[in-house]
Amino acid sequence: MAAYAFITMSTSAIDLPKQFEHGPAQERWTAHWLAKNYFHAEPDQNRQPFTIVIPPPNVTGALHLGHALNNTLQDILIRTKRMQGYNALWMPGADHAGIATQAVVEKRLLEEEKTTRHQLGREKLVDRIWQWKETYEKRILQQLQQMGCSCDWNRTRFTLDAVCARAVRHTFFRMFKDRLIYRGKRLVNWDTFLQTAVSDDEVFHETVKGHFWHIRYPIIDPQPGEPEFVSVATTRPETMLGDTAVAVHPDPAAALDRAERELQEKLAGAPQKERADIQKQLDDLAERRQTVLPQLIKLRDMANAGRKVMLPLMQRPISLVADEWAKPELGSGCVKITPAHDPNDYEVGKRRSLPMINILNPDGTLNENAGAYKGLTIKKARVQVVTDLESQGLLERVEDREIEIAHSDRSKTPIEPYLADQWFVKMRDLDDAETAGGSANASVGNALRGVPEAPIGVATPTSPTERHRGRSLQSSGLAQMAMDAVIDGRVQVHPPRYAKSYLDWLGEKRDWPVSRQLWWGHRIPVWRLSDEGASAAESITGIQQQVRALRDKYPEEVSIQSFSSLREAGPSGRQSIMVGDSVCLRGEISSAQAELEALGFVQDPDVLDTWFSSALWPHSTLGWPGPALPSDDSDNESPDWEKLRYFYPTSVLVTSRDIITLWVARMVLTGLYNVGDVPFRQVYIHPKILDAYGETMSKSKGNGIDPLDVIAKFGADALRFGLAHMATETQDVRMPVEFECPHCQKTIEQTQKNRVLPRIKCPQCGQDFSTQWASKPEDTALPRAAVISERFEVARNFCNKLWNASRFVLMNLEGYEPAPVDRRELAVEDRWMLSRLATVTGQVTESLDGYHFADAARALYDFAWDEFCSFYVEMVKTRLSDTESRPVAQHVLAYSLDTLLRLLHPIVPFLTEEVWHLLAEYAPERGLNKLAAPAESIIIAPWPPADATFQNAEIEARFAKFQALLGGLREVRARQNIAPKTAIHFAVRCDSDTVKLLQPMEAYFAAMAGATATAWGTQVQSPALSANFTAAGCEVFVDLAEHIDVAAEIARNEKEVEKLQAHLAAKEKKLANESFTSRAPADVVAREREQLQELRDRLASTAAALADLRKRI
RNA sequence: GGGCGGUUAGUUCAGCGGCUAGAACAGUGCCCUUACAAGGCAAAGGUCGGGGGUUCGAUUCCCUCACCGCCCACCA
Repeated sequence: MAAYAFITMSTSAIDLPKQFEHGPAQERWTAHWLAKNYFHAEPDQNRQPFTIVIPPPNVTGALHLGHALNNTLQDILIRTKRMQGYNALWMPGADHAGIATQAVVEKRLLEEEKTTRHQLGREKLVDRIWQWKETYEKRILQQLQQMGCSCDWNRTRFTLDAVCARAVRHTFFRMFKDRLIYRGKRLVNWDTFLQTAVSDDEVFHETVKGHFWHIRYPIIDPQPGEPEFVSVATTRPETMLGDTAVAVHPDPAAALDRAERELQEKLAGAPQKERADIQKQLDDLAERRQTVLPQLIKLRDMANAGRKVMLPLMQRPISLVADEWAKPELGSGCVKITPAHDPNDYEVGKRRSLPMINILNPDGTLNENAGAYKGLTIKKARVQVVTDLESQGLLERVEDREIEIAHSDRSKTPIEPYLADQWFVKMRDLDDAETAGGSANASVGNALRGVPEAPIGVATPTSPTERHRGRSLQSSGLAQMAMDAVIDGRVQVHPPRYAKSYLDWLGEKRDWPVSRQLWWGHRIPVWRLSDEGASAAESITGIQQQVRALRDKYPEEVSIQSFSSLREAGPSGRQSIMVGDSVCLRGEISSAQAELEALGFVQDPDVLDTWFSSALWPHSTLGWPGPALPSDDSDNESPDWEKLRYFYPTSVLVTSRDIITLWVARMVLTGLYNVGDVPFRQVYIHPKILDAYGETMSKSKGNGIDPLDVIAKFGADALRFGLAHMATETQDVRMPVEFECPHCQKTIEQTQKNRVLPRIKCPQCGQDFSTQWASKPEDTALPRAAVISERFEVARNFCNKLWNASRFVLMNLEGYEPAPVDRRELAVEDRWMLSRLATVTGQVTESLDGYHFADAARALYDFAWDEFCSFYVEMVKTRLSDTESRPVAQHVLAYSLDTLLRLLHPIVPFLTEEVWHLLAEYAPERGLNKLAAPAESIIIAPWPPADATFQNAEIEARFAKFQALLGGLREVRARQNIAPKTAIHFAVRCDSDTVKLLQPMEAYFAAMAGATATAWGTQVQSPALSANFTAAGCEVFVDLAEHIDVAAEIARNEKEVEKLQAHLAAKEKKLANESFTSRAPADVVAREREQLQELRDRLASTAAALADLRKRI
């Protein structure tokens, strides 16, 4: 294979570089893997599938470190399962990310070309966004590849591509037909500067000093004893122009009682410092009963009698209504109702059938509904309204108050709540009047709807429950259906605590607003009669008949909903009833569409919420809704159903917690609704990466890390290992961020101050470099600093350690002759290594199965570094230079490295693949009992089994003792400052069992600590001048006749005695405690006793040594 | 306002009822011991955020306070 002919048999392993060159390795193996098509998966009835769909990254920009974590973990799972023999499929793709992407492109447009989308027009803007998408999608896919992600690239999807579009249209159509989609009003965050709606998360709040205005509305024709005014309060007086009612509570006395009860309860459980405050509120409440309540009761009666008040300035009579929204315990107890500009008021308006008057133009000026104030901006209108009210004596008082004002993150201008028509997906039960006549026999929730029978051997998703599910949707709605899947365990969440946020959120069963006032996205497939169409028509009913005829002609393609109950208000404030048919079309190319448009219907200009298409991702990417309709496409041999049936439900979803509600819940919901089964069996929520200050990383803060910078400096393997190493079960992980000076490569800690600067002077070399903020030519001309984190250094060093250990093995495989190994030939360190290898294999396998990535990474790190490198490789060195014992050493060494590489491969793919191929050249056949040629790539090498027959507790115990003694000897050497080359001699006083265990290891003491044993056993005496220590039940005397620093030994022994005494005292106290000895478990007490004895022995021997040393001074 | 997490060595994290609370990095001392100085060996560094409780025993479980963070809701 030419791809790895970079080293030939004639080249010696000694020529391999001393440091792992990650760059070339990454390039080489990425190309190789792609050429070999290892990542491609096709349905295969003989193998179990393991499927992951990628959380599609937004095409708004390049991937950041959070994505790197997310995708690394997915790749670790996929690679592990692939090695374990599963037919592993990882579906890649990207998300169009509606608002976010349109916003970036629009911003660019404005900055670079001073053009707005209105000037450009819909089609051209969408073209521009597609161009952007092409660039960034490509970049994202490259980034994933550079990280080593083993996605099935042939199946790459984009949420706006034709496959996904069909799934969206089919879903929307079904929901529309099932009356799960309806049209309603909703307040949107209107950015008057950009003239667009922005999402909630693009809104930031700023606390500013504002006012609370109390305004009087005159009562019309007040009767004797009735109040002349009703007083209301607002922070936004100009909205009064759109008021259509004033509300008072329908039972103010009861409401006050309830408020009082609540306060009493709160008082009972409140901490001392809050009590005074609550008591004050209670006092206020009592006073209110005297002063406000009688008024409110009167007003309530007036409201019930249909009395009205006069809206000042507009001179418009508006209703006095009784509604629970008005809280008698607050303000005057009455509240103005502006249904078109406040969400709560909108609800009241709906309940009380109030007119809704929109007083705003899209540009934020007042429209004709504002009468004399038309044309003014909100700001000016506010001033004018207040002035006018004051001059009419209707301004009761003005309070200062801090108010929070919503601002658009994009234009930094204040947001206006703006009432707009929106489409919603219904989350609650379907049993209400609106849907009763809908599609009673809609086949909602059938398992794999319309999918042909599955071939034998493939599990049909959940047939026993399908009828039940059909009913459960009918009776309890989409949200409940998705909740049930988690409650009954069809979907399992790891860590389990996150199931709570999922259930809490769905439990609210809020309807899902799915329309967005944007141009980038799936256009809503609904057509309505245009104004032109309506005025050109001879009669509306005539058109309605024609539309119904169209539906009868294409019953599968056309669905109609009538909204005769929709009320909209004209400029006068009078209600008018508008009859509007909304027609939903299923197919993207349909003759029904042409016929409908000929009738004067136009498509809804809005697009669907991004999450609508993301919600379908697991099944849409796997081919749902199946082969295209014959009329659409001639390709009836499409294997789509097979794919869906085989790979769906997917195995696990790996994502971060902030989209559990927005995305995870909705995928479950649509999966159940469309396919009849959950989209994934497991959900793994990984931690979020924060910077050193505990803040979320983001480009807008300047603390974001580009994985490519990390890859360039440390390598993809180090990136991956570092990320896996920190994927613990905690909610967040912190990562200090640094600039790397492009001149001197020194790192500069990133602070909240310097991270926003366009240029920084390197404190090391004094030269300037630029950052992501550079925009001026003099800044951009400077070299840019990479933004990285030192936390990847550990991982990079680990990779290098692995590389060098591999080099060592390769260098010592000269003359390797494949042969099976007789267990009797194994040296003690071989048996130890094989035992440890089996144990670690079990640990790593188990950790990965339970999504404990950090545990797996740590186990491998410790094992590879401390046991394989520091002990096994060191110990095997002697045998390698001995012709007789060399072959077995080589066999076990090759076998061990082989196993270690496989265990590491999912986390560290490039390095392991590189070594795998090198190893294949030196040891083309390996194994202990049975020899076999290694797999042609480690990607498809079988996952190692945890072979319990190699596990050997006796050997592991022997090693523990050996390591303890070795450590003690090294410590003496360090303390006494004895040069490594100078040999030392030691004697060990211990029992005969220990002698048997340790005496055979004499050669290793010599090799690894330059220490020669002179005597073993119970009778061993201390040499005249010695350093001593106790370890593993042995007393060790190091003969220091030639070179002793007596003072150092005395100091050390004194300290040791002190420590032992303190420890001993604590232990004695514990054992003297009768309740401990009688109540604690017997084994715990026994262990304590043993330890006590051991401590006494150690103290005795240390004290003796100390006394001995003192005599020498 | 509701919910969920966190607070352990200078830093980043493990440990989650009982061995003298561990690791890595940084800092310290010694060593270029031919796989690796991105290395080796070793020492030092911690009243486990504060206070209460449960228990023979608490870093670990419960309550509470403080601080930090995240999510959701609301703010006439």
